[in-house]
Amino acid sequence: MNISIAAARAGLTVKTVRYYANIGMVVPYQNPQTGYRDYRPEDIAKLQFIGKARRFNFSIEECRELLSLYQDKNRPSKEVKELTLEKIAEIEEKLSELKALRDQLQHLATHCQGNDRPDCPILDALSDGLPSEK
Amino acid sequence: MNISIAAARAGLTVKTVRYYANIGMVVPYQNPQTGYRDYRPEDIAKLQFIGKARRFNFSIEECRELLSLYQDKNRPSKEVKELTLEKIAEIEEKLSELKALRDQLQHLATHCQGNDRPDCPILDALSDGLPSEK
DNA sequence: ATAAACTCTCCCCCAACTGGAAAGTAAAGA
DNA sequence: TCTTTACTTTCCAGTTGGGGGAGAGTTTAT
Repeated sequence: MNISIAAARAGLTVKTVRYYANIGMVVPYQNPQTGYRDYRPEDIAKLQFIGKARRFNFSIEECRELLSLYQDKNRPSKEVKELTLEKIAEIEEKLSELKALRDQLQHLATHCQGNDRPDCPILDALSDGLPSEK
Repeated sequence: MNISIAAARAGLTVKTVRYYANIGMVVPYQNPQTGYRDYRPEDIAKLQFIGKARRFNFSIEECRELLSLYQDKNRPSKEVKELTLEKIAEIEEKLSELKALRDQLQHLATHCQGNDRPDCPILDALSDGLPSEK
């Protein structure tokens, strides 16, 4: 299968699929005459796998790890679960950071008139001493 | 003030402060003899302002915008509030994406034994057909 | 036969820095 | 004063995960 077909099957762009070949993640057979890559069903499966893992916020390196676990039919599920739990913890962390950020901004926005007058508590807050110094 | 003092005052790294000078965000006086940058109090104030805005997830370009509003003593607070509300909406969006992600991963992790056996619902989910095809 | 559609490699670009090399400058100690 | 250390400068490269586009070759359709 040509690269555009493979990309479409995996829900990725051609550029992305070529990139994955370059970094050694999914390296298909490449015709030495034409240079054209030829994706076989198992390559497509890997691409789909990676596409989904990426959508789950796994990094390229983590995808590589998951992929090797996926291909090792004797792997213990423990390792996969650990990776997943770490990823969840990471996301939780990001969530609470973003929530705090939103609340602070919300607080500022609530106290800003948002009219044509120049006084603005948002800019005041940004130009005041650092939050920890308040 | 030398760059390292300025950076420390603003809670930024020297590299970052130099970067901000290079992109024209905070350009201090630069001694033509030695090439050394000299940061004055108002430069420091700008650096602090930007540092805080960056911590509030504003991009460099948004910081530039906020900074020019900050320096314009006659600006209407409306513009600042609008920028802030946009940023809040952006953060909300990111929040719900991350929550959905976490819930899906949590669901997978819950159903994975996480033991020494090779069967793993997480990998199964990743290797199954795309979600939309289910 | 020729045009359209595809593919290849190669290089630069994005944000927002970070790291390091090589060279110049300043400050402190002996 | 000399030397060592600590700073500073510019410049180049790398990071993540690709995107855009040039120029050249290939395949397919007409």
